[in-house]
Amino acid sequence: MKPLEASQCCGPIDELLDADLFKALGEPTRLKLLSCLAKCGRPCSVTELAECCAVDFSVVSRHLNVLEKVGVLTATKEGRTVFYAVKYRHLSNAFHAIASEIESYRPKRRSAKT
Amino acid sequence: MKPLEASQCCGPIDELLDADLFKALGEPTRLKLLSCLAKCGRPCSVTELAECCAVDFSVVSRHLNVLEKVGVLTATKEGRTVFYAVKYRHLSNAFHAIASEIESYRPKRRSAKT
DNA sequence: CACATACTTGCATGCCCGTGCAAACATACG
DNA sequence: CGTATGTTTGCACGGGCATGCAAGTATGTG
Repeated sequence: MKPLEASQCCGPIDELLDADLFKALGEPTRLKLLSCLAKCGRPCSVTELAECCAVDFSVVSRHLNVLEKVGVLTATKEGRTVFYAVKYRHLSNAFHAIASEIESYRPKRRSAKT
Repeated sequence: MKPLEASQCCGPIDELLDADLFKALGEPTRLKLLSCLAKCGRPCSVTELAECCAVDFSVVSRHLNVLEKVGVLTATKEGRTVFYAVKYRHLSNAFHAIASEIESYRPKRRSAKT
């Protein structure tokens, strides 16, 4: 029996499922920061975003850096201020692609409800 | 200046961004298990899935349990064997919803490319 | 130059969690 | 029953990471 033989090799889904991205989003404080920034709809400074959550602003700075590293945010320095902004299109495209890819793997026939 | 006032309260995006889900997917071994199971296209046992990755099968058991807890997989016991299966629709719907929600927050005008 | 503002970085602490091994548990089979 | 198979659980270990504080860097202001 070789049930998983086809699963051993890589496929489109392996390219899309980025552990670092999920890990970055899997932290409540970071997720809150992303949520705040998304709802804000404009670039915000580290100090501004630090008001969103009850942690030291140095922690916020580190979190924002992590989110930027995984491609969720962009960082733009203006003078002594760093503005972070959500990469809306990149994010929505990524999640949409994941959704489509997963859907494509769903057995369409002779299968119990999944 | 009250730049984040509208961001302080909860919105649809806060309901969709589930830290536990992302945390569960943010672990390489778990992600691999999900990928294998998705590509397999049918329910698999713990022992089968343990062949996918180079960790002890007890670890696999725990990982699968985590993925089930967050609603990514279903567990069905048949005799002494437990079959795990991907909740395709639930997953694709979740990611699609996240993508749409993020897209909805994207400023449509007078904004630099995001 | 002195000082304030905005942010980053070094360091120490504590906690969470992934891991492997062994034992326990559950179920099927003679 | 006793044994084999499939899975879960208890336990201990180790590494990674979120956190806060303090010091350092960068930039603007007077």
